[in-house]
Amino acid sequence: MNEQAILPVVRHSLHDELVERIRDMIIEGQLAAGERIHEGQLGLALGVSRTPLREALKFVASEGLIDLVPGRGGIVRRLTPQDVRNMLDVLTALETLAGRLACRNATDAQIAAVRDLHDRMMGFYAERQRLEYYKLNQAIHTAIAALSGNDFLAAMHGSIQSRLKRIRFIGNESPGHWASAVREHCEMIAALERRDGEALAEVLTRHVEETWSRVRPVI
Amino acid sequence: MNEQAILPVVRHSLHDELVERIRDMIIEGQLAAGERIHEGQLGLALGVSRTPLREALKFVASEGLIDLVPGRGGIVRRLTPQDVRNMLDVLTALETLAGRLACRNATDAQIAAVRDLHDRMMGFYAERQRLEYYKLNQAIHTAIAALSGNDFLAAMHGSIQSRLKRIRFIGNESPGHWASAVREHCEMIAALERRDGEALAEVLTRHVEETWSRVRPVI
DNA sequence: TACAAGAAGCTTGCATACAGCATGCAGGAA
DNA sequence: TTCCTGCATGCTGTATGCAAGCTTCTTGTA
Repeated sequence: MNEQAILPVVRHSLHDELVERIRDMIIEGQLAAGERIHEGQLGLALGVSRTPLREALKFVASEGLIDLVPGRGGIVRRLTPQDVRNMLDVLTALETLAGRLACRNATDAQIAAVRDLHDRMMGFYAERQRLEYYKLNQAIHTAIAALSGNDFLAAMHGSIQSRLKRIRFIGNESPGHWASAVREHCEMIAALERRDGEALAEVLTRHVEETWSRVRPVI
Repeated sequence: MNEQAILPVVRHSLHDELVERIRDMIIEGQLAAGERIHEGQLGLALGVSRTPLREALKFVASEGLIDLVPGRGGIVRRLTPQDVRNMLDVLTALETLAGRLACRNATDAQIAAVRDLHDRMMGFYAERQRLEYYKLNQAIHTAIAALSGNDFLAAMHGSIQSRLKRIRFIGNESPGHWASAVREHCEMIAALERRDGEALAEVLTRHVEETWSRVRPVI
């Protein structure tokens, strides 16, 4: 038997599928902030019974996207400006740590991979393709978190990112904001390639503040 | 009607109760690391049916104490030394941020309350009452996180604390370790009262490293 | 007309039932 | 004797049913 050719069967559990779908529905606004989640209705729409749906809701609730009120079920959490500011402060702490660790631990090949993401992102910036730019932007931040070599840090970072995704997406993208964000990204990749952890941490901090000034008006 | 006197009725939902119980069972070692969780059995022991129990398990799984394997249910996660080291790195980042914010934002009364916790803890240290000491120790760290004024930060801090609780509790408490931990706590409260954020951050970092050297041998 | 009380409907929370898959054991073949 | 195959058992995953509580509408009263 050729061992090499065997791949384990992909077990797509209904649970993961539902969690993913619910998250997306919140991020995309199909489930609006403050809205009550109707289990029967949502289950019907997704084609599952209430039991697995409820289990998925508990899971998402634990991540903080949903509040569970006893006797009244799930309610999509509404993020106040203070909430977002709080999350950004934590995000800064995590990203600067990740940046410092990445400069210390990442291999040259890993850094080159981030450079590649960066270059492709710059291409989309040149063409003003906002959605593609946005996706690569997220991917770069996720990649830096992963380069830290600290899985737990990367997971927490990912969790905050996904909670802020909706805010980020609807954020006010003026050309001025966009240009400075791009400038910061250039500094970032340069600092990473120099393995200058302090410089990377500094620009990551500035970058989050830039995000704050961009999303603040729309919350 | 005196609005101030009105407190919402405590709704002890079965869900919260179960989540709490499962967490405790893991922390106290009744559910051992690596052990498979038998839903029927556990449900019987707790006096509930599988449905609410499963929902609680999903919730706890999202916090990272349990792994869910499709078709095989829940397994209590086993923390490797690397996992603990990773979590401590993140904990350091969060605690130093909290410390800096606390020095800036806390009221004198709030700081006095922490001083009170500290003094009581020192009393238990003098009497070598380890369990009481331990509880107040935890409470002080939780209080500093809360003093940051950043709810989200405090919640994340609490989540990491609870995941590490088991490790901390079984950690090797030699008299030498204990003495240096106490010394650090004295520096902590002094820095907080001086509102010296940098000093507080520095001692908090040292304190986590002290924890690491203490728990490292027992993981 | 406004407000309160009650009733009906609907929704959540939990229990139970059933189907599919994992696991362990026994029997047989190499 | 050892390893493999097939079956039995038991557990997980999902659906469904039922009771308790929340909502809302209606009706009666001030």
